[in-house]
Amino acid sequence: MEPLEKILTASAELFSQYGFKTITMDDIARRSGISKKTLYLHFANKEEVVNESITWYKNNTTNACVAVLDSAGNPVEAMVKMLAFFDSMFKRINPMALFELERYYPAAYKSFRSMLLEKDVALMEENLKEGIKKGYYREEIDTNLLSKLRIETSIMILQPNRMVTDDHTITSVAMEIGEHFMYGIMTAKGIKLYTEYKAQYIKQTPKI
DNA sequence: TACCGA
DNA sequence: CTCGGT
Repeated sequence: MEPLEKILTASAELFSQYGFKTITMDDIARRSGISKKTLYLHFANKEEVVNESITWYKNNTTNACVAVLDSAGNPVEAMVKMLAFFDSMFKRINPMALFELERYYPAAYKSFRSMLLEKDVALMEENLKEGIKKGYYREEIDTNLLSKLRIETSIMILQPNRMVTDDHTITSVAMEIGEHFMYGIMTAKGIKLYTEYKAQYIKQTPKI
């Protein structure tokens, strides 16, 4: 494994688990199995490690998303799989990490949030159109508007808001909103499929 | 690994 | 003392 790759995997793992402030350059060097000298050969400072680590994480996530979408046999299955995918992703991220990223590395935080924006609206609209064509979603829905709504709400819950509280985590709020969205667009035929896939892909955690 | 400076 | 940086 190349040193750069080692650094990025190690730092993304450490940052997501322990946050950005508590992890030191010594920690990253040690976990990467390289010297600090080599570390500074690839990065000028810690901020650069944070930024590159976020970019690397973003690319990995996008690739994983595309793989998930490709593996779905129909639009409803794709939607349920994506919900399960983001649920497991956010469960692996320490909430403090997002907080520290926003406070100490605002540029990287904005870049992380924009990950959800770029082509995801387009992918979402594609899913909605396909779902209407196959009779799973109501044909009256405005696909252009609702694809944007779906992405905007995903971003909303990452910012301070009235929904994510002590007894409602990001993942539980994301799940509830995702379900609310689905029931707003599906036909009876779609709901039948949705219920089957949900039981299959999403582990139910007890509600608080 | 040792060390400096904030 | 800790931690980014040399």
